[in-house]
Amino acid sequence: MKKELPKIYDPHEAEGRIYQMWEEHGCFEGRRDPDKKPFTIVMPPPNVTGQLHMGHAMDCTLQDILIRFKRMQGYAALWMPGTDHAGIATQIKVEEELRKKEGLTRHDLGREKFLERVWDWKRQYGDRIVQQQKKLGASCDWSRARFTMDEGLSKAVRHVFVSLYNKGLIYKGSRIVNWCPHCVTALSDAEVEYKDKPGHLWHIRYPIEGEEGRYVTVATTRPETMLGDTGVAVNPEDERYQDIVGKRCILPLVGRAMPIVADEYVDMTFGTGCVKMTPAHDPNDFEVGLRQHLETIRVLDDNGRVVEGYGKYSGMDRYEARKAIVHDLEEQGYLVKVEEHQHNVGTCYRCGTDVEPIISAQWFVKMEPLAREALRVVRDGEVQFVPDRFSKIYTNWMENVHDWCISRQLWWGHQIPVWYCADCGKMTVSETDPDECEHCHSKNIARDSDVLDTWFSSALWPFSTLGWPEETEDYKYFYPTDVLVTGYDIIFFWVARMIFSGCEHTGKPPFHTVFIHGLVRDDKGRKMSKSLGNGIDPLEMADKYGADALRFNLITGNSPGNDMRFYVEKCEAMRNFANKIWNASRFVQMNLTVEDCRLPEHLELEDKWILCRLGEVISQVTENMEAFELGVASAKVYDFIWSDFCDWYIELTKARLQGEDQGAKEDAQHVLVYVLTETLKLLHPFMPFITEEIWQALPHQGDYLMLQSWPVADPAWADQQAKQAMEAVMDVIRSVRARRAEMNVPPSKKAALTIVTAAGGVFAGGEAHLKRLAGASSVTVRADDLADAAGMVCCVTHAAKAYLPLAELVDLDKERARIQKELDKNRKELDKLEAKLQNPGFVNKAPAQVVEAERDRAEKLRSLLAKLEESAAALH
RNA sequence: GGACGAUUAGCUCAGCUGGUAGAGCAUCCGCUUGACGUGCGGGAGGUCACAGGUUCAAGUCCUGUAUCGUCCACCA
Repeated sequence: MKKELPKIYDPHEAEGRIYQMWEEHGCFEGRRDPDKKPFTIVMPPPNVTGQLHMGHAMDCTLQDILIRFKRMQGYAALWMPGTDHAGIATQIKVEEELRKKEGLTRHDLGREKFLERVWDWKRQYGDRIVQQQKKLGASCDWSRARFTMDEGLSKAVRHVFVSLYNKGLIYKGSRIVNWCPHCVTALSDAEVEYKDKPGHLWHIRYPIEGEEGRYVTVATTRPETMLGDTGVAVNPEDERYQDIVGKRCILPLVGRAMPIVADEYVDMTFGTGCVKMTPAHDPNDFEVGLRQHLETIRVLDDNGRVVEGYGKYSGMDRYEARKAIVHDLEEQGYLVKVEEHQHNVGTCYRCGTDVEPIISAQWFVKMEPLAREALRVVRDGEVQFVPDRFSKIYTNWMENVHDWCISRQLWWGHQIPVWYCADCGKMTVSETDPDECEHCHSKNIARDSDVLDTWFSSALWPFSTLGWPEETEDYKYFYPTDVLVTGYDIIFFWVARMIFSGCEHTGKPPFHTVFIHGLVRDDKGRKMSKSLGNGIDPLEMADKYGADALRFNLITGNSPGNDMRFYVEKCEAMRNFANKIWNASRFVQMNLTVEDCRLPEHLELEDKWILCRLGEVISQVTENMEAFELGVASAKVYDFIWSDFCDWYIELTKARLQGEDQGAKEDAQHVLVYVLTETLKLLHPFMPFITEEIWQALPHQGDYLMLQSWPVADPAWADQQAKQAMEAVMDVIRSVRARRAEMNVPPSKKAALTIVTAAGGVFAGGEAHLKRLAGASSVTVRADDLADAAGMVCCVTHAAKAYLPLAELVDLDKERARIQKELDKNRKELDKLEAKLQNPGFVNKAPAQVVEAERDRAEKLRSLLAKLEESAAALH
């Protein structure tokens, strides 16, 4: 059983081996167990085309910590992984490759051939990100991995489409949509990113028909759209324009006569108070156009070029056309003025191209009825956001949500299950491919060529991955899932849509908790991005410092929902921590002669102390984990291991381990191994690899640390008296060390230590520790003070005075000054405390516990002061 | 125009339900102490952005101000 731990831990070698061991032995498998409670997390599916970046690494780590924690707590834990087909992103990549390698466009290949290429690509690279997640230690059930275009998931998509259609919640309509001329597809509102850009406001005058020399002046940020103007609007209350409402004006360059209408939409105070109306290329103008019965004339094609019929402008790109039109307007005297103008421009979230609002026939999901329930479940707490502030963001969005444009003019994705009949013109909407029109039974039908928004399938992810719409065993057992972990940047894209989809299709919210994290930024606080080239590769970090160190870096000292900056140096610090644990474990192991891991009958003071601390840490860490305070939890484990266990407890056991008493030796070993093992369990979710590696080399029962039970604090450990007694000894050690350091007395120079204290027994028991840790050659404990302390250095603590005979090193003046300084500091503290304790408000209103603690503290301070005064007096 | 977040040690950040200000890194002084120099011991360094308020008690709760940042919003 005993395997020697090598001198140096090599994460690179160990991690792959350990992961393989876990995987081969089915440790990740989510097993349905009627005796256990399920705990399910579905992974936000990364894009198949993707490479793991720091954001993924953080997301992945958080989920893995939660799932490992719950697994150890005895839940039937399932972490469901998978990948997303990522419509636009993937299609663009494959198209790029096609262009580069073969000089072809997707149209050259045709839909079918092109899709084959994408599938090839998916087969070739789809696994890449999965391998990367494995490197981080992700304990997903890979046997259940799903892809959004799997057969089952595609079925779910079609089922949902048809079901929503039949309920009247999906419809096709001609609306103004966000159009990306580069990706050549419609986008949903969520896919548009608004950016403040400098631009111009062009003031143009349109001649009024039949009134020579009279004009109406409009202002626009997009002059090229004037080609599609079909009217001019003013506010009905605007007295300046009362007389021209109902008249017509002539569109310059085009010569189109168009009505001047009155509509409340127009803000009288902005610009000239006259607005040109382009119903085909502006959402507001579209609405006005509907009300005022304006014509809708589309002047830009799908690629953002001016359509046929506009002379020299036809075929021009929209920006080219803008230039030409402005130039011509100016030349012909229609341009009144140009102003600098900062405005908000919508851009495509995929390619950054300015989005063009275009009227187009698209499919939409009617949101209002779905939003109602989605709002309710959050309002009623059936779904909770962590941190809670994100529920406001969610609610605000959901309350103002517009209908969701779900059709995309792409090839890669779930093709819309709608067939159009060439004979009767009606639609057939069907879960299975029909071979005739359901209305007239004509065979002359053609399928809608568009595909669905990628997020349409992602929205079903929590249940489609579990087999829905089939009532599978997995679905029945693991659904609804428990926690959804994701970044705040995709609350709208994904979280919101999963919530209303779950409510609508399964009757239940898909999870009860949404755990939101922030972004990982670079060391200057900038977003990591390809274009900036400031991304840090998580795999490189894992390679260099170990996945454990990377994981620990990503969560320690961060608070939920906040962005973090990534520092390579912090990885180093965390690697050092791993090294610390490794060496502590080596120490435990190399002193080990016992073969089991249990607590001994007899416990020394230091054992009681470390167990008391262990109990506290177990309780606190567990509480923090339950509350999603993972950063705090990991910091506590870190401190416990480094400070309590390594700096103190290990040192405290050395006296016994290196002594002659075999029984005492074994007792110490037992406590060491026990505490270390429990601590490894606490640390395991955060640093799964190194903890498993160490655990395997220690006496243990069971096969894998990752499947051990989560530690529970034994109430019997909560021995406050022992804890305080031990800390009194530690105080003396610290104090003596400080004095020695100040006087530059090296550890090698031992000195006889005399301790004056009322609590004699404790210190007598601590003799070996004092010798070892405080550099004492001998320890004498006595109750009465030294008659003559001349030439002695005195270290004062609450519980004791410790004398060191270091006369030759003492500078009396310095010594007096030091004691005086300490006296002043503590006196001030005590004065404050006493004032507090004399305040009836405090004594009467504060909880008894708090008052008691303060009295205690005052008492300690008084005792300290008394001792300090004695030492001061002794120096005269 | 709204909403939210941040403001704590030189730097980067923790600090849960109000009860003696913490960590990592950096810095200074010592140390080949038989797990670890990826280390050990000791130190220095904070009027918790500002102004009010609630409270016996405020980094923590409330109101406002300032600076920075993010998201949302159809003003041409």
